[in-house]
Amino acid sequence: MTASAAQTPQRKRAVNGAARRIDTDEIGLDALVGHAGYAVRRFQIWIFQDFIKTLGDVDIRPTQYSVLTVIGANPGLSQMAVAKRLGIERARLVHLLDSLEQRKLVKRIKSKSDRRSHALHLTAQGETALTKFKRLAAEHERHVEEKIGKANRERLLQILAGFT
Amino acid sequence: MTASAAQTPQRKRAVNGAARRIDTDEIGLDALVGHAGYAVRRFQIWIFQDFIKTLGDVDIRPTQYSVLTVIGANPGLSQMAVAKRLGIERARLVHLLDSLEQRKLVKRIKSKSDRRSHALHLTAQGETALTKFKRLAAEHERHVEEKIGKANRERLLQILAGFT
DNA sequence: GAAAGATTGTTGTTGACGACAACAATTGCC
DNA sequence: GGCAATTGTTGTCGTCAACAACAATCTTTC
Repeated sequence: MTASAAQTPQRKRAVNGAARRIDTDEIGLDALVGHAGYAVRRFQIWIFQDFIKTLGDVDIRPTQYSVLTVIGANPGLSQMAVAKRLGIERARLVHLLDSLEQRKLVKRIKSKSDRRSHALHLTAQGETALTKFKRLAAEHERHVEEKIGKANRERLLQILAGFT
Repeated sequence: MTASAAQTPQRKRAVNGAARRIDTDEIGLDALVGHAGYAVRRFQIWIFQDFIKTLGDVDIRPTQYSVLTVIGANPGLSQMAVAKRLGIERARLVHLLDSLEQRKLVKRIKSKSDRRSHALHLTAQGETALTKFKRLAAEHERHVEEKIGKANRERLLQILAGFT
């Protein structure tokens, strides 16, 4: 008796190379169903896809949105501060800001108090754009509500509040 | 008045390049706190990091674990079936299986009923290894419990059950 | 005040991953 | 028999996390 047979009732026997035709929904996930990480991962992929699609016209991805939002709410932050707050590598933020600055949504202003760092600001154009992005993001959020239910979404936010 | 100022009380004024020294926890996330996607993303990153660390000794990553688990519970599946069930690109599964087959955990057996496809099986070594992986994964799951609470983890699994 | 150490932004590399496109071999359909 | 669909494979592209190294600039220490 193999170890896995002991804890996993194998529903199919195919010791030869049979490869029965099988519906997707009759494939068991076994231990996976008890793992939060698996469900969370699948959900996160769904969310990002919907976000990207909903904000497709304005070509803004989740990470870009988070950067713009934080800068908008805290003008003058350094790149280091933004990176730390959002859990982004500062190396990665460089490229993100390059892109956003090219699109005239953000500007890096040389800090006078610390000449190593940049103070980050939205441009005027960036501020009006962000308002639109927020509107679209709210629409995306409604899609999430429709998907898992209003109450469940609230509970989810509450459960995961510690990770923000 | 700018549009964003209307809905976002800006706590700091730094129109010059000041770049005040600021604690991470006094940086506001603004609209981000209301977005499920942000919390879910941060949580998912935390989970994966813990999973990778907890299964670091055996060098198994979440995706590899999911593939092994599904094959273990459904021996004889084709690559297409596994890919579809787990939401993995079949192109990506090729590399995953190459790696797992090199490590003698999985074997591809040519199907006789459909000579295009492979029937996937765990090796004997793969089965005993998977038992160990499951033990470690369960340990990881306990870390999740400690992080968000036993009841919250249960509720989370329930809320996201539709995505598995 | 000079030397040593830390921080900030930048560049580059690596590897995991999702998405797509193209292809040969094979199967299923009409 | 011929044509469309499927399966595994190879390849490319872009996103992302994780590091490492570097120059410029603070900060600390002696």
